[in-house]
Amino acid sequence: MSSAAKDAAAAAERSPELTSRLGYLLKHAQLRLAELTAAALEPFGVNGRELAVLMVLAEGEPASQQEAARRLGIDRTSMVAFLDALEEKGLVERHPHAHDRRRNVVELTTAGRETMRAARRAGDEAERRFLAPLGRTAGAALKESLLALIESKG
Amino acid sequence: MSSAAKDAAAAAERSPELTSRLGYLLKHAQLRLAELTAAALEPFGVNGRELAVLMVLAEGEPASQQEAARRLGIDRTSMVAFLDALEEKGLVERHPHAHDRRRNVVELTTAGRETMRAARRAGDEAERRFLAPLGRTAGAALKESLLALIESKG
DNA sequence: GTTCAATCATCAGCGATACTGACAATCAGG
DNA sequence: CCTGATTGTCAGTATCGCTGATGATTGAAC
Repeated sequence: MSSAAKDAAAAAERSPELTSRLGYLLKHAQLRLAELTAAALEPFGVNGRELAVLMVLAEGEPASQQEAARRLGIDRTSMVAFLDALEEKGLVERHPHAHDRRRNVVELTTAGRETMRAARRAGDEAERRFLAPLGRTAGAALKESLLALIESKG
Repeated sequence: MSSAAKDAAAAAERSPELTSRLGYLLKHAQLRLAELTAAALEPFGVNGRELAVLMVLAEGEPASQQEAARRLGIDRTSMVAFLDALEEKGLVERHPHAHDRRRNVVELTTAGRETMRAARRAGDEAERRFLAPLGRTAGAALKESLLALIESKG
């Protein structure tokens, strides 16, 4: 992991042509943030993806696995593995749906709710630290711009 | 591929908690750009990574594969596969180093130079289209912010 | 000169990510 | 009932980028 130091040390010799390309910038910004986030979440025993699952589950009524996957923007088959892991950690529970036995209703356990809240605080803090060099305004502008890009057109 | 339409259709139902997190924004911005870039480069028979390799090689002849990898910020072992593919397409050539037979000097062929120029124009155009919704100023600000984030601290 | 650590390119293998396709169970409509 | 769609699951696949080992070569110490 901690390739942050190595990356930074090597970054000096990177081709400037390259570092001006948006693809490179997005990729490496994501990598750096992922490193920070991973370190911040490590004490809570969940990774960034699992935290996202917990957040989605906490957000509305208990949902089927498929609906949760839709809200997360991931595949239904990927959700299976996430829930397997989270269930094994005692953070979520699968219950059969009352009126549709095909479905699993997925709920956070008490431990799941607590872990979610704590991990989320840590994740937000990591994001804040990551954005700190930009200052408040530029940081917010960055997020707005990214959101606009994602939601534009089709 | 072309999951762009599907993504956009599904994006409406995404959790707002989620879409406000920087990790999500960076990841999906990168995905969308990658799709556009892949489509733009497809006529030239190279993908985004191969174009990046070509650009680094064009920038100055690296004295070894390892040096090229360093300038690209990738692993030396990954460079082997990239050069295998590019060599097979006739875009680069490996020559033994004059004074150190451990090294390969990697050169662009004429076809490689032409492909690089054309693919690069197409890639830049894709980036421009991707950034278009933001307008000139915000687009430039986005890139500056990302660069600042990547280069900050260690 | 010989020996030895370091460097280079290469290859096999692994781990993470995220998909497709197939499957059985279940539901809803006619 | 039948049929077609939906749900959760699993196996298989593809991509990406790494680690570790190997063999060739180099440079330097002795």
